[in-house]
Amino acid sequence: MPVSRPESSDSRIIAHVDMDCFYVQVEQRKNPDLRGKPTAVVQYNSWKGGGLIAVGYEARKDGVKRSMRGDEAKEVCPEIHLVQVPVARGKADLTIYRDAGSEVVSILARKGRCERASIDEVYLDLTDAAETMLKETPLESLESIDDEVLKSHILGLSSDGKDDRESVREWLQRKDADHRDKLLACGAIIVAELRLQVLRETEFTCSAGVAHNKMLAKLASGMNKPAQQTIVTSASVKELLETLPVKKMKQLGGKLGSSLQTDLGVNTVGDLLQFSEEKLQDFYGVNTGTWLWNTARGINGDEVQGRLLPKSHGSGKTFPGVRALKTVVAVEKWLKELCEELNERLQSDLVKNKRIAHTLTLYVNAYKSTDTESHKKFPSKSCPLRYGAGKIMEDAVNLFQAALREYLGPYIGNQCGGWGVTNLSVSASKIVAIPSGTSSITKYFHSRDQLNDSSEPLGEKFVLEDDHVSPSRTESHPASHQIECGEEEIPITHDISSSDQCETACKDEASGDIAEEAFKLSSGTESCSTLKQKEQQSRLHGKETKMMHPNDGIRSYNQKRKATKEKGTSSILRFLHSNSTSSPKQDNPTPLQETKSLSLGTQEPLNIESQSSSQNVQTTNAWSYKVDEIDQSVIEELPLEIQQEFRNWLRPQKRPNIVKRGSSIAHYFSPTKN
DNA sequence: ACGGATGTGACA
DNA sequence: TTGTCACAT
Repeated sequence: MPVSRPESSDSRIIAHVDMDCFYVQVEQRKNPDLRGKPTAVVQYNSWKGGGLIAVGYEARKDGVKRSMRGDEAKEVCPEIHLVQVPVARGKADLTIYRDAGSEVVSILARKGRCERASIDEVYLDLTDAAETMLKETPLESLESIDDEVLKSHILGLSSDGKDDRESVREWLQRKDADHRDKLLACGAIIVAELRLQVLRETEFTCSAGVAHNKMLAKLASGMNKPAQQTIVTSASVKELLETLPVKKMKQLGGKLGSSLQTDLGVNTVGDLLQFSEEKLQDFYGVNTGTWLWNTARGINGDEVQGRLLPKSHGSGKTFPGVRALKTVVAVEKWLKELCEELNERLQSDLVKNKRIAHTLTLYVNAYKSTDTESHKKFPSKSCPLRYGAGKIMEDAVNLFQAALREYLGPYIGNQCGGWGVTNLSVSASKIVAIPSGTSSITKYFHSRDQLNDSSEPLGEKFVLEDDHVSPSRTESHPASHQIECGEEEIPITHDISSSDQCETACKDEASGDIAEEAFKLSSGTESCSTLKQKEQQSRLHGKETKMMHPNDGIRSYNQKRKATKEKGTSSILRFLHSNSTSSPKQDNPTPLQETKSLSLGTQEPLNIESQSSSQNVQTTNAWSYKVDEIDQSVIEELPLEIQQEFRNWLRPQKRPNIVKRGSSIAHYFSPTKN
C-alpha cells in the first residue's frame, strides 16, 4: 500500500528520466541496421513467436503493443524485426540491458542525487543544482538556450503544440516568473543537458519529466515520448489531475485504483478531491487514505533515494502449462541454471561494486493436482547466502525441499502426489557494500566465511592496506542478528559501516584485493557442505529456526549447539571482535541526507531515516565496547590460538553481529549480560 | 495454465 | 523479521 511521507516545505526540483523503448534501443545500437525500422524485442521465440517485452516507436505506429505475441505482431506489422532476448542456461538473460542501464545511470548521476528506479528509469533531485544555476546565471541573461531545452513541453503553457520554441524561451526567461518556476526552468535546462550527454555517450534517447516531486515528474516523463521532456508547473497541477484517470497514476494501476472506481465512483484523480482525508482513511486505512488525499492535490513527499545500484538480484523462470516441473530432479536441474546465473551476477557485483549479498531466497509457484480445495501457496524460503555457484545451488535445493514438505503437508513423500512447479526463482538480497576504509575487515569476515572454507585469516592484509584510506562519507546502517550458542540467544544490535554507494557505483575500475580474493575463492565450485559449515553460517546470520538451513531442522537443538562449539575458535573470535566497535563518532558519521535536511532549515522533525539512525546509534553504543579497553588479562586466559587471532583483530571495527551467551568468550565481554 | 523476468516497498 | 502481497516495467 502506498504511504504518505511529509513533504518538505521547500520546493524541490525533481526529474524522472525514462529510457525510450529501452531494450529496442539496446538492440538497435548493437545492430544499427535496425535503426529506423519497426523493431521489437521478444523472448522465447518458440511459442507463438514469443512474448514482446519492448516495442520500438516505428512498430507502435502500426499498432504493435507490448505483451503481444511475436505472431500477432507479425500480423499487424509484417515488416517488423523481432529480436530475441539473449538466452543463457536455457533462460532469458537480461544482462546486456542491465549493463546498458548502468551506463545511463552513471551519466545521469553526475548532477544531484540519483535513484535507479528500474532498469531503465531514474529519478534525480536537482534542487541544489537548479538553485546554484539560478544564482550564478540569471535566466534572463541567457544568450543561447539549447534547442533540446526549447523543445520542452510546459504544462499549462497555452500555445503548447505549435511553433512554441519562442514561447518556451519566453517562459524560461520570464522576468516576473515565480521563483519556483525559475527553478523548474533551471531543472529543465539541466535535464536537457543530461539527456544530451546520455545520447552522445550511449546513443540512447530518453524522455524526462521535471516537477516539484517524484509523482508529478514520473507522470510528466511519459507524456511526451520519445526523446522529449515535459515540465510540470505548480499552476498546471490542478488541471492536469482533474481529468487524469486514476489508473494513470503510479500505484493506482492495480486493485487500489479499481476499488477507487468501484467503491467511491472515482474515475479521475480530480474526483478524489471531494473526499475528506478522514473519509479516505476510513476506506483505505490511515496511510493509504492520507496518501490518496495528498495525491489528489499533487502532493508527494517521497524523496529521491541516493541509490545507483539494485538492492537485490534475482534469477527466475516460468514453466507454464505442460512444461511445469514435476520431479525434484527437474527442479534441481533448473535450480542449477538459475543459481549459476545468480552467482555470476553476485560475482560481478562484488568485483565491480564491492558489495556482498547476505540472504538467499527461493520463490516457487506450484500447483497440486490432488488439491481439491486449499489453494495453498508454495512458501518462499530464505537462508544465509554463501558465495559460489555450488553452495548457492545446494542451499537452494535444500530450501526447495523444505518448502515442498511444507507445501505438501505433513504427509510428505507418500506417492508422488501430482505437483508441478510453474515458476522457480532464486534471489539474493541484503546487499551491503564492503566498507572502504579501516572497517573493511569487519564487513569482510562475513564474506570470508561465506567465500572460504579455510581459516586462513584473510582480513589482515585488508586492514593494512585499507588503513590509510580515509573513511570518508561512510554511512551507518543498523542491523541486528542473533546467534545461537550457549543456553540462550541474545540479539545484538550493531552498526554496519558501508561505503556510500553514490561514490562507488558504476566504477568499473580497480577491483581491489577484496574483490579479487573473493573472486578466486568463489569461482571454485567445491561445495563440501559439512554440518559444520552449515552451523557456521547459521551462526553468522542466524536467526535460530527461521534463518537456518532447511537441513538443520532434522538435528536436535543440542546437536546444533555442539557442532557450533566445536567449529571453532576463529568464528567465535570474529563475533567477539565484531562487537568491538570504535567510538560512536567514527562509527556513525552523520548521514549525508540528514545533514542536508538540517541545513535546509526544515522546521519539521527529522525525517524518519534520521531518527531511526540516531536511535540506532544509541542502541549500538549500549552494546558495544572497545577492543583496546578489554583487560589484557582476560585475553591471556584464552587459548593461545584464540589469543593470536584476537590480536590480529585488534583494530577499531564495526560490523554486523551476534553475541552468544554461554560461549566462554562472550561471557567475558557480554556488555550488560542480558 | 503464458504477460516473462525482475525489482521495490508495505504489511502482518 | 520473514514471508506475503501489491505494483511496476
